[in-house]
Amino acid sequence: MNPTSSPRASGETLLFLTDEQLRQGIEAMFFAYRGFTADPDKILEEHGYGRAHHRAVHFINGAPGTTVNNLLNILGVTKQSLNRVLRTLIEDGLVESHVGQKDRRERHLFLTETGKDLEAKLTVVQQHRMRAAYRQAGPDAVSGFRRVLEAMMDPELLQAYSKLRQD
Amino acid sequence: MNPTSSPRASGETLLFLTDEQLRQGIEAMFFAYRGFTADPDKILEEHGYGRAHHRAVHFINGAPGTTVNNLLNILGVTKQSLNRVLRTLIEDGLVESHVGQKDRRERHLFLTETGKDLEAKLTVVQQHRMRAAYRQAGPDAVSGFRRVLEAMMDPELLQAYSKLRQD
DNA sequence: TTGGAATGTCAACAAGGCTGACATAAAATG
DNA sequence: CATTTTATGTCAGCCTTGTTGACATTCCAA
Repeated sequence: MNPTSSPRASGETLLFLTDEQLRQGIEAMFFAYRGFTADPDKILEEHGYGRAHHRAVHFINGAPGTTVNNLLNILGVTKQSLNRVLRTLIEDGLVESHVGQKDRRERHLFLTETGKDLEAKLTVVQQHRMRAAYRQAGPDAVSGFRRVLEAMMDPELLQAYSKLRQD
Repeated sequence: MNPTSSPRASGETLLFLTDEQLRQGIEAMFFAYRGFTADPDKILEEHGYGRAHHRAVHFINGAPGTTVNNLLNILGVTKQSLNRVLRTLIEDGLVESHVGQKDRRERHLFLTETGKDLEAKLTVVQQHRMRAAYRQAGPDAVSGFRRVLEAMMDPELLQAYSKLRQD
């Protein structure tokens, strides 16, 4: 049942994967993603926010001053959908929107101190779970995990992801 | 930047993971999950269905005759939410619901041939992407990927997942 | 300078979560 | 055996967050 316990041993170029093993991988992704979002969701609920707010706050934190257009490209939603979320975050004083100086059509987004506080709380619990998972899976598992995830991304998403990493 | 290029080499019991490395793992999960669902979503859209329909069809396929109650425990949604999805699938002739013979309160769920056809189409594209990702990441990566995912699940979800695997 | 493209906002709608109310059937209790 | 309690599933209505359409503002290029 181990994906590498195949006719060809680990380290070979070819993998022998049954449909059943792939099906298990699919279900593992589903269940793991649920666990991955469970802890932040609890905190968000206390504040009356949803996962959409988390995503916005997360990426604004990682790229302060980014524009609405940049953000919606990364998040993969429409600007109208993002706008509703941003409006509530701005009203609640977690995000500030500044008119661009070079191009006054653009709005540059920043987290306020309150916004940074929430972002930190959300990140802490998610990092905690990921650290625990890494520790439980062992050091050898971590790089494999990351390599598979990156290979599973759409090319344009991988590009966005890599860009975020190098900044 | 490699998560295992830490003061302690691979194979040790302790991991040295910076907050930044964990943050990258979080974003990798986000982008990878998007890629993971992208292909089925296209097919579903052609049929006027959403991800909720995919989940239902997937798990009914894996456990034919399962009850509504079983299904909503696995999916982690309310019965009311699941019911709406099931109703459309039944109306469209993809799922059949049979009153239980032992306990007539229960409804046992089965895929029709049409339902099996759609499930197969969805699974094929998702298996295709996962196979490609495994191949690209290499054989050593696969078991690590799976171990981290399983460690990231909530315990009760891990139990549900393991139960599905052994059946 | 003027027409088109880019950016962001407002309005209205759809999918899929949620709670509440309820019908039916089984089980427990008197 | 009758009646209350519990379990399962369905119907109705609400909220979040996705969608498209219409539009104001600003920039840029013809």
